[in-house]
Amino acid sequence: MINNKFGSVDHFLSENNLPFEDFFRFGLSVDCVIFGYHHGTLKVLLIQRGADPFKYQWAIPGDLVSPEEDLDSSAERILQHLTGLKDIYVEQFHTFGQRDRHPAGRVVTVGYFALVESEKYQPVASHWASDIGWFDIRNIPPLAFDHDDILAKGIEFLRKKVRTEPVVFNLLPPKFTLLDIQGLYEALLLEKFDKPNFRKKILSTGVLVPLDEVQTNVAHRPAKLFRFDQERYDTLKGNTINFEL
Amino acid sequence: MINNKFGSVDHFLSENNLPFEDFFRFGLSVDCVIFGYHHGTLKVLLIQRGADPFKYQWAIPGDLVSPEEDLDSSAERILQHLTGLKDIYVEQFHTFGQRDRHPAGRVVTVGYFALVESEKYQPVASHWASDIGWFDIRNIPPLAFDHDDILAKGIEFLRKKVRTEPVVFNLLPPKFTLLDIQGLYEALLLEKFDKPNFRKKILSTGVLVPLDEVQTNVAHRPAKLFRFDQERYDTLKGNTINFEL
DNA sequence: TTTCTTAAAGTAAAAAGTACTATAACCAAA
DNA sequence: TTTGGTTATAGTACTTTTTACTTTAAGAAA
Repeated sequence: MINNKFGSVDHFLSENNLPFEDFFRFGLSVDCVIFGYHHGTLKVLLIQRGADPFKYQWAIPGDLVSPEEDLDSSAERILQHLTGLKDIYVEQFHTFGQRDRHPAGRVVTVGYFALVESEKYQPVASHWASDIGWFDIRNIPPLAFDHDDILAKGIEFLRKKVRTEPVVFNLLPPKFTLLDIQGLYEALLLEKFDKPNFRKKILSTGVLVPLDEVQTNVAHRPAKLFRFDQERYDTLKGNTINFEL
Repeated sequence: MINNKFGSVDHFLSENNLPFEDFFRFGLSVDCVIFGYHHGTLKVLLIQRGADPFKYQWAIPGDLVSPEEDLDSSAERILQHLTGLKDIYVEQFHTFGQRDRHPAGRVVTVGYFALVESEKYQPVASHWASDIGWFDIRNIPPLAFDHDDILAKGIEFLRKKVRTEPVVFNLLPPKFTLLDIQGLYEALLLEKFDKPNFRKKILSTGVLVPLDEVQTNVAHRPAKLFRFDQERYDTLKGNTINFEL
């Protein structure tokens, strides 16, 4: 136990001879793995770095956390700044703190993932990134820093998440067909499903409501449109719905 | 983009007028939610603080991360120091970064959880904590800082984890009965299971091997002992075993 | 030997999952 | 207007899994 200008903080590191101030020299950043779904492929939003280190290399968008902001607020700020969208689905998934992960010093980064309805948003390069774009998750270029690890963990996390919670609907427009959902599941889990059985399963969860609308401008029988019923899900939550396929 | 003694780091906070150094004044800590299973109840290891703030209040054991160590190493160090045990099951689950969570300044904490075979270990109070002990998860005292949140999230995480991965065996001795596992599941998930069906389900996962041994010193027919087969699990991993009950 | 507790196997009905087939709706080109 | 191609959607037969029980028997202790 040490008492000084930082107040008193437990730690049993007092044994080693680092000055106490050195324990308060961490940099903290937030990186956001942003997912979007486009015509049957699941994509991630990446930026191309405009300066060293890793100049011109692709990276997961992120920023330093300000000493004055909460961690979650920081993630929201980055997303807002990057996409201009509000009320995006965001969730923290893992923190990366390898000693040597950042050449500029000791920077620990907290990984968040976000799900955006990509129709709503076309990315534009801005002053802090030379380029920006969507990449198919099956074809990602080498990334800066330890961002390969971060991305891999983010995808892994989403794949697990999808089994127990209805998060996929955040990637779709408010009205969608059953085949849209199936395509999204197939793009994410990289496997094919039987159509009749898929629709039975997904309808049996009871959280989809059919609308009195069908597709338009299609060269075949138009599919019925559905929407996700959040309230229905909240009431059913107790009896663990299984979204596993 | 800013270049200075910290090297160059992306950030679009340059708009506000905080000196850049202020972005490198975070403290980082690790808190470990340590689970143990004792005679039908699931317990958590807590320490009683020996000094202000929150003097004499119970808390989740943790420590500041040294500038020279990796995040994961820090968690291992704390566990080693606290329990004297090596090769404990440890995993990161969430990072807590509310601006005002620590009165001593801006300290962000990374939550880890650990599973220990509690037979092996009886806690002893040491110089840095006035007391230490196991608490039933159904009866936890008010905790220091935001540790109530951390504990709640840790328990939640374990409950989810248990559905898809065979982590419970880390809480049991190497040889155990089927009823031991059932008791553990019941203590964790707070529900009762039908015995014959439970054993069918747990055996159907194929990762338990029966031993040629039975219980001793029991006042009834002794149960057969089993062990968890890690290798078998690794080979079956591909075909997602379901540990859901 | 009897009694008590618990392990462990069995069983029958219901539910869920799987792999299909069949039908009907719709568009577009002939 | 007809016809062919495509896709939504319903249905069906079969297998497997789950669920809620009952039964049997193995040990320990009185």
